[in-house]
Amino acid sequence: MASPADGGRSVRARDARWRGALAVLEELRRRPGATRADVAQRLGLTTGSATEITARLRELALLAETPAAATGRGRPTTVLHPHPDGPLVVAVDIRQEDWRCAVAALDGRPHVVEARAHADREPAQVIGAVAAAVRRARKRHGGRVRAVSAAVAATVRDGRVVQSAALGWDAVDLAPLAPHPDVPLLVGNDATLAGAAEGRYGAAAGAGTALHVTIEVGVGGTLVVDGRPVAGASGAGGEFGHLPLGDPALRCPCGALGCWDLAVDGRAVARHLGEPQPCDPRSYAQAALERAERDPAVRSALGHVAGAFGRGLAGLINALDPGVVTLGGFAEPLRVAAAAEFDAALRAGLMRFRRPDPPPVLAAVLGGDGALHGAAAVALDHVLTEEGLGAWAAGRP
Amino acid sequence: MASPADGGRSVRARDARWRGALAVLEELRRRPGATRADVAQRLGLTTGSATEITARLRELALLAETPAAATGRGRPTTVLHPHPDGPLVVAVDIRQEDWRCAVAALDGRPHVVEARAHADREPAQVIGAVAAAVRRARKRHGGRVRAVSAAVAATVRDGRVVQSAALGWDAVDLAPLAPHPDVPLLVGNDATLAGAAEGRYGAAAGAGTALHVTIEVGVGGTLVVDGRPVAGASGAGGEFGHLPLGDPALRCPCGALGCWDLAVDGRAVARHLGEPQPCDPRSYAQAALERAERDPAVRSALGHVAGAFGRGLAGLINALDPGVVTLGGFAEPLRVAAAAEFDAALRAGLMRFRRPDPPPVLAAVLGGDGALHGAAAVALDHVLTEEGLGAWAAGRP
DNA sequence: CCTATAAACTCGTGCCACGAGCATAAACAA
DNA sequence: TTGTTTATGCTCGTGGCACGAGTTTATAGG
Repeated sequence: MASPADGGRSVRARDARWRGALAVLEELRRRPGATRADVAQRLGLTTGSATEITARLRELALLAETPAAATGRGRPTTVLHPHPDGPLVVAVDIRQEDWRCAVAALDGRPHVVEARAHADREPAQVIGAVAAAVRRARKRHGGRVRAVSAAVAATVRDGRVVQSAALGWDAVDLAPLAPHPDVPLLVGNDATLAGAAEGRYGAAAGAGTALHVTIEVGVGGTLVVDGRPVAGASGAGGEFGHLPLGDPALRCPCGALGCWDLAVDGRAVARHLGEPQPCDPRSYAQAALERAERDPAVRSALGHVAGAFGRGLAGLINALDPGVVTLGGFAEPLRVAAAAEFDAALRAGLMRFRRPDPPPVLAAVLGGDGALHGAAAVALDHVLTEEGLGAWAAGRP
Repeated sequence: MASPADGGRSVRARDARWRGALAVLEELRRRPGATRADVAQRLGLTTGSATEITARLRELALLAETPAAATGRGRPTTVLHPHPDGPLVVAVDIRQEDWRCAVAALDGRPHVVEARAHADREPAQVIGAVAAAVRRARKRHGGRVRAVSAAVAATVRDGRVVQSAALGWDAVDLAPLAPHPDVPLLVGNDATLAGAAEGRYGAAAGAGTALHVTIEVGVGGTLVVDGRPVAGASGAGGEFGHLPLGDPALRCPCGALGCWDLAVDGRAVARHLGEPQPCDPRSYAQAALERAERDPAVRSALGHVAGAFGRGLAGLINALDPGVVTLGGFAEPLRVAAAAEFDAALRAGLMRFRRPDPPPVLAAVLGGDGALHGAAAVALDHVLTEEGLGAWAAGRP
């Protein structure tokens, strides 16, 4: 039966304990630099409750307050900050060319502490270097590090890399990134996490349902619902590039036929130009943008590719019904470079009823930092729960 | 500022009030017929809390208890039921041939109270007949009816039908279905709601992320995350049939080119057989299943169609990463009738790393009742919130 | 009939947020 | 300067909710 004294405390029992506190901390993430009065108003807290909650959070080293610049009459309020001794998360981003390691406090803004180009792209090498950086971060901050979150330019499943065209990896276990068995490790695809960041802080901030699509080597992205990426059962969601929207005769390195991937990145541009397949589709695509300014053949190839991208994107809009679409990586310059072809294909691919007011298609604004922001956000989602805060409080004197 | 006395009570303030109660009512939905002791154990409530919560819920006519069959020694417990005077939701399902109107209590199981074939498929006619049935249900139950939820065989957006191949409708406003301005009306696509029901009560019950795909006239379905359909910004999500996975030369009635819809339903079978496009693809497809037993040409056509379906489904699995896939409508008999072609195409379309353990593809188990169950579930999601229960409690003496 | 057992009931406690009143710190006006 | 206005923080009594320990109740088995 429900034995309340059996050590395992009731789940519901502790709920109330963190309700107000969590709401305040969420607000701190949403609007860093907000004042106490502001937060209280937004959450509908009385000044009494605000006093009590902030006092409790200060006591637990979760929150600090500094005098706010006076805005007018009345007693000056304070600005809420993450506590200087409060919990942290480590976010790392492993990209094609380099890796970065950042630390974020409860406001969720990652601060890069180390960044290095890959000396060698061997998995063991890279993982070893990043793991060392994570360990250094943890050494510096000790028990303040509550989670490690990794964004990887790879298809990720249940915390492992299963393949990566960008890095040339096959199956790679990322578990060594965890600096300690007690520190949870979260792993996600970089495009998925960048989408999460766009949906939370970036161009799609505030949208209930946003779709992020990016082209690097192939297509990635994610649907973001209420700030959380829809990552699927094993975390491998968002692999839109492996919908068979491309030429059914082409085999993708993933093993399937006709993947959209092959129709929209640098490989597609090369194919249209009759050039050999580039070993680095990203820089090839980048170069094609410049060549197009002088070479009409390249311009035409980009037009074809933009059309294939617009057509597929329209299908995704039909299927997923986002309120906003954000484009990252090569996707944004591509649609600018071949705007006519992209727009025509997008419009033609939309179901008729959507055409009068299609979702806005915006450029992602976080650029290369998106994945890092997303990784930090996902890690904080993990920390800012009843269990997470309970563990933090329990570990303090 | 946050004025606590301005009538509008703080949002957070009321939170605690319903926490335990909501947990119990959710459990009632999840496991109707569970005993009080069972529920308390599962939620980690002490017997004292259980006593208090059930008493409060009984007081509010939300819950009734009846003696449970004794299972062994000890004081007998009670079975929890929806209260006989408790809140209700009305769920309606408007299908191609007929409509049904059902009433569901807090356990979420709809009981059909009226069902009728369409006398005439004119929108005004159909909506009028269904609205009258809803009004009758509300007349019978008065203020107990807290929400009306409609499943429609149509593309739905922001509570309106925007098009329906099955019903032959264009834009149709469903607002007349609401029996009273105070009773909220929720509208959803039938395939989306059937998917929600499969994810909650059916073949995918318990799966965190499930994908439901159904073929009727075209392809519909939804991704279900934690029992809730991912319906998009305007509720029009799940239109997987309008991904351009089909023949790019074919124009879909939706206005786009190459829709998957045209490659997998009865229209595709007819095209492969060189027969004229059927006016009712559903019954045509049904008939084709029978013809295939004798006619190898039909069998071959079904094989082609099953291949197109398997290929597209593999793409959806790649993109959305469901833990389980459920098939409804024509999809399940199709994959049985052409299992070899379907399996081969599905397997070939999956990314290589998924092939060792692909998500199970199961037959939907709720059949024709799925949409009704889903509609009831969505309506209850609306009622079983702090606001919903608060409004119920406020409306009682 | 007595005992064991499981579950419901009772009641004192603690926690959290509310809400009203008081205190405080600035800006402004005389 | 000095009082007034205004916005805010602080104090403290109150109420709701769940906990937890102890008590009661209803059944099965000996």
